[in-house]
Amino acid sequence: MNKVKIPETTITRLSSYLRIIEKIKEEGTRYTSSLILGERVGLNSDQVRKDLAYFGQFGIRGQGYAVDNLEENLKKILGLNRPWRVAVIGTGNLGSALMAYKGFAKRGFRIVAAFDIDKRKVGRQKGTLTIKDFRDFKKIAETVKIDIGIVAVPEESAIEVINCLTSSGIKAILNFAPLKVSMVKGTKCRNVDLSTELEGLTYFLSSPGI
Amino acid sequence: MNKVKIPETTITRLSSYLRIIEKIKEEGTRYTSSLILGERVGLNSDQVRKDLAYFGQFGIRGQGYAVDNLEENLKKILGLNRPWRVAVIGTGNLGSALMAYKGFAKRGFRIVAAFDIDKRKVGRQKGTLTIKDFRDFKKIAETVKIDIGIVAVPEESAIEVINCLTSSGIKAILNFAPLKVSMVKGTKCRNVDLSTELEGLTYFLSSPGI
DNA sequence: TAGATTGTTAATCGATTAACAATC
DNA sequence: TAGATTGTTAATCGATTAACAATC
Repeated sequence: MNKVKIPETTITRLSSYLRIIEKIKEEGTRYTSSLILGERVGLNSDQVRKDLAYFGQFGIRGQGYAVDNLEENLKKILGLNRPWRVAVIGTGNLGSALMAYKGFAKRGFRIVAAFDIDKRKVGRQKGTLTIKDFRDFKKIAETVKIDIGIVAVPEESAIEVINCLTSSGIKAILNFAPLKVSMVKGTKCRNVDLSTELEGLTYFLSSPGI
Repeated sequence: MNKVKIPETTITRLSSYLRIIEKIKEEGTRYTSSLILGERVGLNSDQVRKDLAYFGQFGIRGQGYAVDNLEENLKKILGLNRPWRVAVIGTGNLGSALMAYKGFAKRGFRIVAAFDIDKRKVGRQKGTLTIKDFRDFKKIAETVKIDIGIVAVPEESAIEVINCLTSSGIKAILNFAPLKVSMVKGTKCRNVDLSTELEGLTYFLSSPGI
């Protein structure tokens, strides 16, 4: 049905809209407009309306957008209306920073497992989790359900880790290792920007239809 | 003279070209072509030639590109032909991960100072550096020359830190805090993606002419 | 020379901006 | 009703791809 291709750029802007709409909600405002939204995101109102229109009609002519309603719809589009189970691979400084990052929990990403290849780290406690041996990843992933793998290992081990993840039936990979990853098989793989509150993450979590 | 506007997308691709040309050099190859380059970066050869042509004529018709020469030119364009002095602000897990990241040194980014706002951390040793109080940043920046500030603080303190940095005559800011920063004054400020080996960094280090 | 590959101009494609009828 | 703001179509802008003369 929806035969119009949605621009990649539109997808990446959706999470900005969500972030702002949540702020607007916190401020106690019930209705907003494409003009206000655009101002706060740094785009013009045409762009905002166009982007949203790709996914449906969320506004009321002459009135604007109901904050609650738009928030809900954006979350649904972005696949953030249900929790996701996340495994972090690599428990060095970067992995630790990501595990401590509050934005994940706030968005419904539950870190359910931590892995490392360094045998000296395996078995240690990391917050509430026990670090597991990455060599056992596939086996563990069969029992512990994991939707997303976050790669926070050095460049050297990144390819090996990513290959293992893609063959483990995981839904998405967030690669924070310093290398470019190309799309693999059916799995969408995207390099992620820590600094933009994980915009884009949501992209490859979204339904394959998008 | 160079009146043609260079696309933003071209700029971000330059560091990919450099990364690949360096690999090709390591492999011992002396000459390469837009076809090979494109293949390894994941673009077609037209794009590669077009991108490079914005900055000059680096190839020889019928022959291709001399690896050494192209490397040198790319480095010059990206501003990587001279060392940059970097200060890291925030010495938590993320800051530590960045300080340990070998890619910086490899590219000529020297971390010359580390700052924190947490008084309990100030004075402690971090590698070869003593953590300094961020409140003294401006004063310290007057004597210790700093080109680039890397922001690795939590969201709460990010704006304050960035404001301070922009008013300190720094050349560039790399923001790894989870928020979007808009351009400020003359300073170019860009959100940076850890996972792509700091593509883009080089962008706002490059001469203002670009 | 013939084959290869560049640099550059032209054609296509996609995304943004402008404009406006629909409608609250 | 009059003013406001949406959803959508048309116009513009910019970036990618195709094509090819120049030339090693």
